[in-house]
Amino acid sequence: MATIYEVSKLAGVSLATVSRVMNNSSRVSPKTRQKVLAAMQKLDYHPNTIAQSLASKRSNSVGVLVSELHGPIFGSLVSGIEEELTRAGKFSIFAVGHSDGEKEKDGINFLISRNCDALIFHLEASSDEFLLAQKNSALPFVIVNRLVSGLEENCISLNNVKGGIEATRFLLKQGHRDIAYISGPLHWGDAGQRLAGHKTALAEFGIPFDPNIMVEGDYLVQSGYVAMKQLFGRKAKFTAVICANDEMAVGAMDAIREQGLSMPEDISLVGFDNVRWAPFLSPKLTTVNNPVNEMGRMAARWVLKNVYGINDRPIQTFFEPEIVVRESAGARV
Amino acid sequence: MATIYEVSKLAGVSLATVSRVMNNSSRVSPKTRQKVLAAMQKLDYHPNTIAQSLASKRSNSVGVLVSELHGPIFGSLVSGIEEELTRAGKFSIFAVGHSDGEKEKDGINFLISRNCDALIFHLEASSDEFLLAQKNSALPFVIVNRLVSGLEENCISLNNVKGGIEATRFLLKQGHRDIAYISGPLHWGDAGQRLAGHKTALAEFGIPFDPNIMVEGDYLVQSGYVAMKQLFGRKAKFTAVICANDEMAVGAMDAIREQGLSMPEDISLVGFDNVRWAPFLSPKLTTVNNPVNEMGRMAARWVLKNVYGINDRPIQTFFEPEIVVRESAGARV
DNA sequence: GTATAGAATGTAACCGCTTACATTTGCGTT
DNA sequence: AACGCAAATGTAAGCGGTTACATTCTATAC
Repeated sequence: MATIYEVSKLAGVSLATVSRVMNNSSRVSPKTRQKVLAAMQKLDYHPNTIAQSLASKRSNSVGVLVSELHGPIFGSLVSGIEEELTRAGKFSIFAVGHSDGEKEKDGINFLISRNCDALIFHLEASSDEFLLAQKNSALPFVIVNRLVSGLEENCISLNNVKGGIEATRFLLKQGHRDIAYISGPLHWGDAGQRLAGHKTALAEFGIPFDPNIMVEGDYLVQSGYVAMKQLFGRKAKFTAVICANDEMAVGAMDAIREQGLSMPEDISLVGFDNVRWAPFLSPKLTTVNNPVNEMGRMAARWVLKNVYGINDRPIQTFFEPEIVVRESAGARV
Repeated sequence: MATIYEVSKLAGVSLATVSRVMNNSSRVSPKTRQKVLAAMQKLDYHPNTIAQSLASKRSNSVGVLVSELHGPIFGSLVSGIEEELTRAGKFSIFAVGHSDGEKEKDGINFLISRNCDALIFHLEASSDEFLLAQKNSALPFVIVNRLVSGLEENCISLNNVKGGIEATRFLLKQGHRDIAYISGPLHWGDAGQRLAGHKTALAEFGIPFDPNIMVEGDYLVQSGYVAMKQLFGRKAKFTAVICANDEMAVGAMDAIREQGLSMPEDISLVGFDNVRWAPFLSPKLTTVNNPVNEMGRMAARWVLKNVYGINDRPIQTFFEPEIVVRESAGARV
């Protein structure tokens, strides 16, 4: 790779001038700019971004720490962030936290040591206190999919309570009164919020929450299957089931079919997340939309605005989920 | 952030010594090593990887260029690479090519400018010639999911022909004789290879290939639906359909159901890729496994071995796909 | 006690770029 | 023609590390 030095030699100017035309900052006379540009072209020069960021103490790149790189939720999030950042000419550096406290810290250190200009977090294991403490660190950051009190301006989040309400309300309006609930791990914020929404909607209709038709799962397919089996085993009466995410809903579907029941005739099923393959299921899954791609984009724009001063597109920090009605849930017969 | 300078001050040694204990290379006396370690701890020192890689001209990080960051295939690939690299203490830097020639080149330049020690490519738009030309560039690289002749040792690939054969053979063995085929875009290598496999298997059984029951799609859901409709429109006779990927299979499923037909009774359906949600479909999709996560891991190990000299795990460069039988395809009635 | 090899440590150049500051150039005035 | 000033360009000191080479210890042998 050619260096700035070779370019300056070829163009017959100093290093500083070459640097100037690269950053097209301080005025350079059109004539020399041309000479330099020509030299760059001729040498197929590409600036060494490592050296740039060491010297300038900024890197045009933002660090992104997510729990996973794959899967319908994280994949979508990551893509949203990447696209928006790339569009603005910034780079994304990813680190993976695997929902593990230590790995999340390692990831953050990695990103910091890469001279990132800002950080975008999707953290699951780290506590609110830890996040609050980061506030004082030099690097600006945004938190996606979580609302930390005291850090409201730094959060892009989803109204999970409303999501829970929407799902339950929809079923209530369809005439269901006995609605089973398969929850996510309650020690995670969103699972608790979704359940709270469920209870709220129930209360609205004057229906008491029955713990006997609720099971706590772990957000994975298998656990939806197991939970559904448990529900059947309890011989409790219910005409509809809400799953706190689509993964578990798919497991529940299997169990329902195994039971010889059909959806939505015998039982109505509602999921949460509106994962890409939700409409591929049969019956097509009615679910609550989780605009995770949009949230990723917003996190990126937050950084673009607050760190780079690029503010050409609107930013939304709080999202209201809506139910998307498909086939898996219907009127109570 | 503390710098190496502050550490050296606090420990009462020179920069070089601190650097030495970091890279625990040249022997340092246990006593001074302790002093330095203590100083690092006290200052919560984390080396600036940017500076390290500028100075050392290596970065402990490998560049990964993929077409997309999300989706069942790419997500899986990217995760496999990342996990394997992280396990070995190396970092991954991602760039996205979006199946666009220009963007792929930009991505490569970005990665090069980040001082990556090696590159992992999943390229779709770039030509074989381009890849061949890279061979002379200083940076070692591996190509995933593509077999470029002249670059065999640098490729991790899938036997797509065999995949096509397996899918078709399976149906033939089930008694099917009129097998429709919905292909991927034929200008892409894998789509052509899968189709070639299909034809080969047909020939084995002495059955002529009938272009009237084949449609070229674009690998997206919608195109599977459209292709299936076309097939029905042609009034051609067929008892089974192979889709060159699971995405299109899901679209085809919809069209089949709309036609009032059921699987596998009226029509057998086989997909390709064994995407994560293939078993969630109903009927559960019979498909050809595409071990893309494994291939990603192997690409990572290739780099670990050939670039970093870490060779503790086996490497497989050529993969033979196998059919995974589920419910969507059965015996011809 | 002295010579000496090898280990431990230090010195300083350098990686490729940015940028504060210094110097030169060009141009309008008088 | 001489002057002044702003614009253009150059100089050189970092950014935070690595590493070749030089120097200083330390321990052993005589």
